[in-house]
Amino acid sequence: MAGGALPGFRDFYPDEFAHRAHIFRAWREVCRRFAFVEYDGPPLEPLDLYTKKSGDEIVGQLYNFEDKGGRQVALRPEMTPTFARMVAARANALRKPVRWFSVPQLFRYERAQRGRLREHFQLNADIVGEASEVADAELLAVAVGIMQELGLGPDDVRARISDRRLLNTLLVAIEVPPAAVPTAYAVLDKAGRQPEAVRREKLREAGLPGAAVDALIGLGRPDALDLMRSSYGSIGAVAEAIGRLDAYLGHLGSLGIREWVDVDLSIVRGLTYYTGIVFELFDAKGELRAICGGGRYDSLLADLGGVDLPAVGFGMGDVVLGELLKDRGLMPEAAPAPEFYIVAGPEATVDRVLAVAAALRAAGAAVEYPPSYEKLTTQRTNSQLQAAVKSGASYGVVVRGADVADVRLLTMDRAGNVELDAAALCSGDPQRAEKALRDFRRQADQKRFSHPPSQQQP
RNA sequence: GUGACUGUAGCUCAACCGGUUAGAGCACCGGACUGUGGCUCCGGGGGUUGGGGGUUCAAGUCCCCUCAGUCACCCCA
Repeated sequence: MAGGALPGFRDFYPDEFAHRAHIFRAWREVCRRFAFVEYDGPPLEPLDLYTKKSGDEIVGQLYNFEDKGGRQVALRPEMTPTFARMVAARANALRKPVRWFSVPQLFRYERAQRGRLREHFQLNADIVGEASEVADAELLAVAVGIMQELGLGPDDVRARISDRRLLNTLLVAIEVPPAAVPTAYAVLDKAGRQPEAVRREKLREAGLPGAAVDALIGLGRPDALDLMRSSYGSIGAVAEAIGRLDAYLGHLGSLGIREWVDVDLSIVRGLTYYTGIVFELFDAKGELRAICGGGRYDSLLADLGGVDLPAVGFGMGDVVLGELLKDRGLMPEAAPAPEFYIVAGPEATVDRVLAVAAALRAAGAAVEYPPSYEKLTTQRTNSQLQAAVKSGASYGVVVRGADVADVRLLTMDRAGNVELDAAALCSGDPQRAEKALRDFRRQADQKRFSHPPSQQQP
């Protein structure tokens, strides 16, 4: 359609913004619980921040241009380089380990598909300065905690984990020729998505001996860890790596999330960058792209920012997560509605309606009324109440005659009427007014609990 | 970047073999129901049929191009 947002970009209408806010709230809430603190950086960065490490070929996937000062710049496609720069600049002064998170909007110039747009929001959470696998476990607990916070369980989402160091030692043990290692990883990454025969053929082409091909195919199987334990567990380096993975799994158990986790040695997560335990979160049905991916990158800060600190981190985008929540009916159905909708009764004046709104708002309530002189003075109470219903408000307030405090409360879900001390609310005394509102809400909650509404709210 | 499929109102969909002024439901706005409720009834705004070109007496319908979307590949920080 012409005139809409650019391809791969989104307009957030209020209902959709509510979805986004729902996800952001869960991200921030869980990060707070894990004592991560929020940071941010510029959405626009020098182009070479991204080309320096990855080379010029990634420019094709960047939103980049020359600014009016002749600088080559790019919209940030990822947060890690910015994060690395910020940590490096104050590395000596920061209390370690650093536990930071951010919710940047990221951009990539690529063809859009389901779950993959040109713009998205991505939670980035990182721990810097701690090499222990306890930190790896802590980080995965954040990602899983977010799933729980959003109402998802281990039947909805699976965490798959692997370890780059274990894989490296296994490839040596399997006797994969060094030149064929990239191919081996690429094939491993495709386990489950590509027929076994095709994968075998690719490995043979790369020059792997028959036994190595068999062993590598075995790595993609669900019970690969036990398989490798019995085949290569006697080799020192392998034993050490498996021991580390076992310790990690133990920590995950202590953190209460072991049931979410499957060991899956086919998780590769790119060919460079990661140096230790890696993980991905997927929907259990396998219908969507990865929800989240991360792992240990102990040498990246040295390469990028010049400080030698171990680090673990993950990224979790809002797009795939949002798809999953919608599929499971776990998204809020609509934008937030007001708590009160004020209606003018027959004898009410516009002044009184406004005064009641002001009093309720001063006490902290969200209040709507038709801001129309015409409607407040001539439209029937009946029609105004229809509008109140459509607003989604919890309560209708009918302002009546003589006194500003002469109001009648209506529960829009018909759970039963609740009295509001309107005199106190309109007394002008903030403490009395807030107490009146608190008492009202408490009564309303009780009423709703003991008399469930007969009909659902719209 | 490559390939396949799909584009009609905000949404879900109609419209015979190419044939009058492209319709309906939902949603939205207004009104009636003689001033306290989601019902019902009446009315209204909304479309260059994604865009452009072609064939034809006549195109939403057939052909070409283009744009957009969906899916797969590639890639995945």
